[in-house]
Amino acid sequence: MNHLDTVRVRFCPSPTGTPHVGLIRTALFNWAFARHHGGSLVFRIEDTDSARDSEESYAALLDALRWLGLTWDEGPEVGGPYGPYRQSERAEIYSDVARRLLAAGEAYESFSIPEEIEARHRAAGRDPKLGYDNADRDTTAQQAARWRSEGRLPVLRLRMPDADLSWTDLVRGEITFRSGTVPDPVLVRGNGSPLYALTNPVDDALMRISHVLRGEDLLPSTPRQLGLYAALERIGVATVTPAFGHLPYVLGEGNRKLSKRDPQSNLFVYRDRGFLPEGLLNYLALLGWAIAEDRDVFTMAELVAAFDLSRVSANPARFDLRKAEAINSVHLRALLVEEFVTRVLPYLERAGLVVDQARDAILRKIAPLVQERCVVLSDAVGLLRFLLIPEEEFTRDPEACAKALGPASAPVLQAALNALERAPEWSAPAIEQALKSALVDGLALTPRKAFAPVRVAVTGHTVSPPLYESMELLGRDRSLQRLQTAVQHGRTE
RNA sequence: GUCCCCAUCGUCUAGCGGCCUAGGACUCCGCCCUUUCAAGGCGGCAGCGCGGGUUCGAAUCCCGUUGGGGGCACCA
Repeated sequence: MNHLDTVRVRFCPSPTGTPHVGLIRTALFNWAFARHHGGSLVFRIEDTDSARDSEESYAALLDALRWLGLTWDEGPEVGGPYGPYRQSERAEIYSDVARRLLAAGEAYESFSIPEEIEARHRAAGRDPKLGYDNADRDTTAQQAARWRSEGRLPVLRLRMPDADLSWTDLVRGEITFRSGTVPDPVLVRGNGSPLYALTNPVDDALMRISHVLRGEDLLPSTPRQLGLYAALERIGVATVTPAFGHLPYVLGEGNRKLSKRDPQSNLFVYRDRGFLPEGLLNYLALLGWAIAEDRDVFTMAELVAAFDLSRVSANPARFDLRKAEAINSVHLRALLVEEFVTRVLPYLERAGLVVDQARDAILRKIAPLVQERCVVLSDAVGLLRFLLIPEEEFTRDPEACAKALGPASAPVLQAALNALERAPEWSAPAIEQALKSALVDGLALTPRKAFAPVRVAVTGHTVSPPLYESMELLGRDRSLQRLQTAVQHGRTE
């Protein structure tokens, strides 16, 4: 597919803020592409902007990939032959390349300040927002010396070729930027620190990256990188130019690009709610890719086996929480019950529900019934609280009480109580038998009317796992006691 | 303003010239099942932006247009 038949891709975020879903989608596609082709995924940290970068963000990035199971072959914590993998530790490399670019005439020192550039555009009757005008390409040594003596520090700019810049984008096909529409970019700041325009392509070249798969937002920076690659090849830093593929945007509500500001974009809110890594990743894979005409639920192994750039769409995709939840719930229900319990435990603990040995046994019995009612793992908390909470902490949802425990409920609950007290044994079938004959037959109530007060009395909610099983596991004493207090509740309404 | 990208149901998409009176999924709405809620089953609403070409034939190719998005930093 490419002149480089060893696939080497990279994921190279800058550690600013919290990882967001668009970023993760990019990581996922790179990962899937690497795994599909038996290639390598390089994880590189682009921390050249000390004003915005932070160690917390760096840690969050690793945390995110680890949680999701997106493994990397080279990068932080695992090392590799082309390290270091944090740009903040590669300063000498960049300054060396910059020096060689300057010496070879591929780059030049530029003394213009933004106000001067703008003034020149105005004077010439051009749009002042046009960007740099390449005016310093021919600065003489004498002029430069004069600027320096005035204390001006030059930036280093790449001398862009005076030609159209084209490439065959892996997801969009032929793309061309007309000659003269891309100004000479700044490679190194006046203070000597390198910029993304330099570090990103230099590292891709040095790390032998074969395919650059990144967000569409970086598409406009491709022509200048092509220009830089050509220069790097001429001075012997790069041997080949990688293939580029620009992945569609992930949009939020409305038509806006999902930004880090948007709470919906924060990856960790999905983890906190109890999205499964494979569920979220499955959904994210659907943002710009399709596995087949009539299928949208799949495992990571199936994703890897099927992943193909030719099926990546160029359309921007909107993040749809409902669909993400739907996909996740399918994965959740597909879990082995033991696996479900293992994964749900941390969420119960975080909610303050203590799962001791006795409760663990109860949890395992009710788990299948809870599992099929969960969209995300944290849903289990609300479904299980009535069962796992110490009796003295049991409370009922006021809304549920208002709905089902009014004065009319007292006789129903009393009848249920009487029947259950006489039940021959405490099992789901026996409870069902007792309640049905007492309420449905005895009081001539519809099941709907009959069981609503009992459910709220026992579970505290109008929604719960199936009633008979819930009561069986709650136990005879606690069930009867709750019915008792509910009768009183009804009488005092 | 300028450069570049994008364009199929509300949303994500399938479609790469005839298999399309456009398929799937989510959402929504019915019905069935049912002790609640889910799950499951069945059914329904809903789409090729517009105009020109090319072709025997266009959602598919070309041009234009309109609309949307992004870049135009000594951020990444």
